[in-house]
Amino acid sequence: MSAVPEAMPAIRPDPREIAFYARSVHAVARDLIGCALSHGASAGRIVETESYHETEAACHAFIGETERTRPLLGAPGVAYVYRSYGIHALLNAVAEEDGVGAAVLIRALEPLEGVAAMRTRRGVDSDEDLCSGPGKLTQALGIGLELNQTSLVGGPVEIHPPRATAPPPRIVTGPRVGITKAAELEWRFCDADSPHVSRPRPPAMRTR
DNA sequence: CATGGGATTGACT
DNA sequence: GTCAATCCCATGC
Repeated sequence: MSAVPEAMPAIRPDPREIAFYARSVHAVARDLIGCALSHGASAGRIVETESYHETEAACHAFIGETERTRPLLGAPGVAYVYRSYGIHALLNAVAEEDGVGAAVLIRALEPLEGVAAMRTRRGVDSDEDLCSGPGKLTQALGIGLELNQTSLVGGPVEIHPPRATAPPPRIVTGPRVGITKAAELEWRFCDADSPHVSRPRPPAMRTR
């Protein structure tokens, strides 16, 4: 047995490395809370995510490999962007090893940088309406379908670790939003203290 | 080839 | 609370 140093700093996996994404999709979803997402000059702190896995019916990859789901089944650390309800672009981070269909849906951000540009692209003023939903945040950051399959490591959309001095977020979990299949799974992760999460707000969610 | 259904949002009753 | 917008994709005839 080796001695465990006292006051060893908590090691957080680094989202600037592919290895961050090549893990359990649920661990990735949880660890993304508090990280920063950037595109161009705009950036926001991730405050809400959901995990999806090919073994459950709410995941697009549940049906197997098609043209649409190919990115999901591919290498980790890649963006999966798809059109939802014919209107919105939704951003996911592909997770788990190559060949396993799994991804984390980014659902809400706290605006950090380039906020004026976000207001312009969204056409709203309130900071809490800028990125408090998966379709809102892609519009705010100017993320469209053309970024599907781009790398999240060194690509146009990047994810940065939390500041070392930032306290770890208090995370609550609950059922995923807006799905009809596998609705019993509590694979939604929120920063319990953020006013920037999407609706429904998570008072009924469990603290972990 | 026709059809139905969304990992949503914003406007409206 | 209800509901339409809007289009890609998967499925079925």
